[in-house]
Amino acid sequence: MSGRGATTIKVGRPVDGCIVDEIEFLALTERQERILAMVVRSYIETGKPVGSKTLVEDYGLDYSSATVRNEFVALGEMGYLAQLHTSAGRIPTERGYRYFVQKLLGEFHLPLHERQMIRHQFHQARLELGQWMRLSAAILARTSGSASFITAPQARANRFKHVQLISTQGRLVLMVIVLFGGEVKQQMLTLAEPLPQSRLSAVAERLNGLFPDMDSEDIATRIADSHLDTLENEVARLVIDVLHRADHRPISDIYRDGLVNILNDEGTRHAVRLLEERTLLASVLAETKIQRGEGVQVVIGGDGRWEELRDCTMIFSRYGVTDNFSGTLAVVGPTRMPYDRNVAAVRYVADLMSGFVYEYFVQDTDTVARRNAPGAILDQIEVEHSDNHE
Amino acid sequence: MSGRGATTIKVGRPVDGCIVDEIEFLALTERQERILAMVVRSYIETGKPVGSKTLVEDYGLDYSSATVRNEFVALGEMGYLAQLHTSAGRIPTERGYRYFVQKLLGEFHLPLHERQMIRHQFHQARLELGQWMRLSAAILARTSGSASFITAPQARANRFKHVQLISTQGRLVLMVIVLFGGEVKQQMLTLAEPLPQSRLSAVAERLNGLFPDMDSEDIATRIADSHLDTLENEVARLVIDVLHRADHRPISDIYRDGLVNILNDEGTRHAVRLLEERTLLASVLAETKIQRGEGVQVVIGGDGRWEELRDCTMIFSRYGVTDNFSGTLAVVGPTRMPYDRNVAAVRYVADLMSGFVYEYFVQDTDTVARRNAPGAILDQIEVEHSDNHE
DNA sequence: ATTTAGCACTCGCAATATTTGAGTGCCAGG
DNA sequence: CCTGGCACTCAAATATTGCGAGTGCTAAAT
Repeated sequence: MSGRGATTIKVGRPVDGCIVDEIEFLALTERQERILAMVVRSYIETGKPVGSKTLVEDYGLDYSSATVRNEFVALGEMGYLAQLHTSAGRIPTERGYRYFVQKLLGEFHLPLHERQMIRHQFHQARLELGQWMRLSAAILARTSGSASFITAPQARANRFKHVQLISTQGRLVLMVIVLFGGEVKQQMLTLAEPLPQSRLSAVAERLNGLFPDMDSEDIATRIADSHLDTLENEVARLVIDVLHRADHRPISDIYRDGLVNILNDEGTRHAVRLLEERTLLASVLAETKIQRGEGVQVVIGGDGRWEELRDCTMIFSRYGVTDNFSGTLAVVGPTRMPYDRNVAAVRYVADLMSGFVYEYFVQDTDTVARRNAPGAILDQIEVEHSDNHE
Repeated sequence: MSGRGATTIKVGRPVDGCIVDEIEFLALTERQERILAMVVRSYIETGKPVGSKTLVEDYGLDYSSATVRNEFVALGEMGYLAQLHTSAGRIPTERGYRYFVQKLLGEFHLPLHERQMIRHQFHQARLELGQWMRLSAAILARTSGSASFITAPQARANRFKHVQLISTQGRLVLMVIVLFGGEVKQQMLTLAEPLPQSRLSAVAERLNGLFPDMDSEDIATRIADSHLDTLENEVARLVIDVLHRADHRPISDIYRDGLVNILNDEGTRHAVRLLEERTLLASVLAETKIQRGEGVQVVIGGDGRWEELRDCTMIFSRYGVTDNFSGTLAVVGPTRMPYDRNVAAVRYVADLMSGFVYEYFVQDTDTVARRNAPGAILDQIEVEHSDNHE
């Protein structure tokens, strides 16, 4: 069994160098690494336990099968390979996958035409966060052949941007609150007596003037200082309430996709529960987010911590502006998944979304808009991901 | 095989009397009806084919097993019962289920404490459409033990209520459009040059004055009549665009829940595909909505039209204000489901949501608000569902 | 000291036989 | 028209067998 620290693996670009928990892995000879990588790749491809002969004959390993068998037992003793029965081929253990992902996984990019297609779709989408998120989930699901999800970017301390009161019928009023970051909240309220729209607009206007870019605490103190009438006070309290809830909600909007992809496999099916129950997902994200490094992270086999992820791998990445306005996107699929492709997909989509958030949603005054032409961000990212870059 | 017309069955309250396609069913003697009902109930309960002896001994049927067997073959010839193999017990055919649902299903109410719990949860929820929808889906999923979904209420021709322009950074502007019905749309736009918030507000204010409660066509003609400057014109076009898209989108927001409930059964698992792909769901709803009668409808076995629903039953109901502002909510589960309970659940939740939409979202001037106290609607519905009512 | 060839052995899988029992269909008698 | 009785059927559960991919080990080769 492996220690728990190692289960969340950072897949930084090689240059990052910041691989965590390297100590945990026992040293492997180069030949052992080659064999391990072959077993993992073959098993991922075929799904069948792989025997010594297969490696030599089909994969062109330049040793005899007997030698390979000897290495097999060595790798088995170190916990990287396992066999289902005494006389069956080897399959990678979770530990084996982890070693593979951490050390043996090269830099990989989605093929150019796929990247182009993805960019094209993002170009098509209208400038709306929900659309981009839905698209991200769809693209991740399709290119990975697994399930995917993405959570809305969330600010650490939400700030007020704008409020509007719209008279509906009788004493009912629709309050629309726009948060820093472009998130729009709505809330119904019932007045003591009907009021004309003009009066409502005036109230909203006054509050808009009073609370520019404030968070819930600032507003609370500001309320105390100002002389607000009953209605203004009530609305202000609701605004605070909305901000406060936005700050403390466990998780914001979630878009999911590709659930069908993980239905047919008994092992991965349980993961649907995790994807469906937002509280569960929230707790998983809360725990993993602690190491909120940039880059893509890989959780293999649920770490023993999450039963629902037992036979699953979750590849995820934060996106947005770190610690300021960011969300999570992820691919969830069987442990036996094409890691290189999926890691590349997650990274690519995360970069696209980050660029998008950066350009369109972060309105921080000290964040000077360096990229002026809308849409330019997409091409920028393409350059970063280009193969020449290696 | 049954004709296609009969597959969608209205489950009107008995008083409705408007059962469709009654002709299709062959007449059954009372004894045959009893036996059919017993088989359906037993099969729903146990999941095993039910034999003649079981009915007599365990269910207290006052005939000998031989007599029952004779009726079995009669019911089999009429297509209501089937047996998997020559020497197995009987199970209901889809046709059998349909007869059962249409004729043999009594009026049924959720037990009082469940209704109370549900109402309590609705009371707790804040006055926000999204919340109520999410709650509806959750409640349906839980009380039915199946999957559920609910689509946002959609107006036939969306009407403009309010627009607001909010300067974000540089030339980026967030446009927030509130539709008749309280739906809030957002859309980013890029200006040719940065403008102060005051100018933006003025534009919004002008348009708010020009387009009160109009649909996209009205606005289009109004634009022609009025003298709008470039910016006003651009924003107005976007408003039309948003309205137009809202009118023609195949389906609006969907909330799903309880997918886990249908994962473990091979037969129902495919339904997840239908629930996940909004276009698919849209097409199914479009076809069934044609008979958009009120009341709860039951689609058994997908009618041969939808492969994904082959072994599933979908119990659904429209809610809201018919033809004016309405959505669909449904339970999707195995054909072998507790029909009485689930029909009751769908009806109850649909009524709650209808009341909610009616009270809070429909702002039609000719819809006089008859129910004044917010929350009263819930109790109103409770009275309608009370057991005394039978 | 490592690698390789050779060989007996293991064990899951799939295909085939065997048993079992719930449930039927049918007939003759009430 | 209903019922008791009886031979019959057939899926599911259990047991049996043969196959072969793959192993572990040892002794020879490099």
